[in-house]
Amino acid sequence: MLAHSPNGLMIRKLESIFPLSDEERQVLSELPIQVTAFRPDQDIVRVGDHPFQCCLVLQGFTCVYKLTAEGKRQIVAFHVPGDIPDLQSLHLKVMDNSVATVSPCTLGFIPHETLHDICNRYPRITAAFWRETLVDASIFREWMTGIGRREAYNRMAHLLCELKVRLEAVGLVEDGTFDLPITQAELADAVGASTVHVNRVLQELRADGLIRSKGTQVSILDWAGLKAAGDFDPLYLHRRRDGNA
Amino acid sequence: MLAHSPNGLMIRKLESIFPLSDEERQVLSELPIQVTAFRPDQDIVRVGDHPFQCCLVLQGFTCVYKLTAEGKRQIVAFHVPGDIPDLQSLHLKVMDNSVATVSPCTLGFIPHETLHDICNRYPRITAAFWRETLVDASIFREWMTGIGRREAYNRMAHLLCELKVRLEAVGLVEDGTFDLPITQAELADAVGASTVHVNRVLQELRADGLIRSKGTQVSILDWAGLKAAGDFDPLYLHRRRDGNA
DNA sequence: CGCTCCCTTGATCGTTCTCAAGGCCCGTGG
DNA sequence: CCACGGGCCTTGAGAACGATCAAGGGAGCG
Repeated sequence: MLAHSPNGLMIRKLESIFPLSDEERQVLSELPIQVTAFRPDQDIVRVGDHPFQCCLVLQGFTCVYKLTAEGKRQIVAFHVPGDIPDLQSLHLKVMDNSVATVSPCTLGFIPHETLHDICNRYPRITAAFWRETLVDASIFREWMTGIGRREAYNRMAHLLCELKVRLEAVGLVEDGTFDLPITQAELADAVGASTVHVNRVLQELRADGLIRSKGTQVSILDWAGLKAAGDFDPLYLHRRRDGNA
Repeated sequence: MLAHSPNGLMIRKLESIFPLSDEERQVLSELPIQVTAFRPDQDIVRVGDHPFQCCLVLQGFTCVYKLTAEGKRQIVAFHVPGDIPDLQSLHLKVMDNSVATVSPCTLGFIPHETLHDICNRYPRITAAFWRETLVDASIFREWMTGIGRREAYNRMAHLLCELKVRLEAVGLVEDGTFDLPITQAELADAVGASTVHVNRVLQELRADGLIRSKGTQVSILDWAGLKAAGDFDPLYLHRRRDGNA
């Protein structure tokens, strides 16, 4: 399996939540993917757009965000290599959110037509993509309960737990350490807090011995403690290895 | 079209977001649906369950909720007649949230097996159900940005706008008036606020001449004003009539 | 070497929570 | 018919989490 090719990455990610047959892997590995590099903070698609293709993250982090009338931003999701941030656009023709790069990114683009075609011929691939959008929705639910009912300290811990688990699925964590090229302002937009408060919360997490950070590298020092602080149960990520079918 | 039959209601709701052919309508109208009555505040499925069927709301309101370790509840969605609150369970075998009745309800149940069978034979019905789950996800995104970035007053206005539009799609609004059998405590769990604060916010909305309420009946007195207060743009509901494909 | 972006810190303000209690409506039972 | 009880709504007051405002410091880059 070409884990370093765009297709191999996508397959690896899909397989972390859905079992694929050899034939299905083969079909997916032959999908034409057009690769493009992006700088940080570039919009990929915007609210109101009618995309004709989906975007696969190959390197870097992207985010899905919405703006309020007052101009405040809420990041509703981060996406890491292997993810498809706008997979929904396959069936929702108008974007109700924007997608942007957070760090420098390499992105792959796949035309809707190609995806529709492959879905028509391989119902189980339809199911795999559908399932991927359902896991995204599950993450939305989890974030929402965090923002609505947990304090900022716990939300931040939760976010770090989630990113660690998701990055692990694509081999981007070593010894509890991973690269997190996300500014505190962006973390703030994600957890629904102010930049200042996020800064203080991160200091607390460090002071409590849960994490350490050096530049954009984050190390989890106390996984059990961080999970407890974040009230984190990976069930909602619906990974196959957690006993989810 | 039997708009009063369980199947007719489901079809009407689906058609508000997805165009169906005569044949597809026919197939859906023949789905066997087992109808059961529920009292208020009854769990229909719980976190950790492995459901073998999906639940269609026929009468009343249901909610999807999650609990934090501290026992706080976040309602992440309300569902009204025509909706399928646990459609996700078709592809996510373990429930990551619970579903409960809010008011007295009539619910219809459809085995997963039946749904999978129909999806295999009618790819466009697959697409319709997939799309329904995508619209649910879009609503999660919108709620999340509200909870994260809007104040309680605006969130409450937004929620009322959304319910009005969704109830309209199934013919449950007359002259801007609809039945809202949801307690203030439940509204609080949905907008991520305390019961006390929701009470005050509702008083403000009434004082501002935006709504009126009598018992469980809510009347929208100033639709434009309520939309403005809620920063409400129905785009995210992806109804066909809003120019969404 | 200076600019810009990001992180950090201090102080004040405010939305919202929590605690506590009183009132209303309505169904139940005597 | 009326007393009782239990939800649910309402109100008040104090506390807290977190926002906002303001400013300084560090690191990378041209």
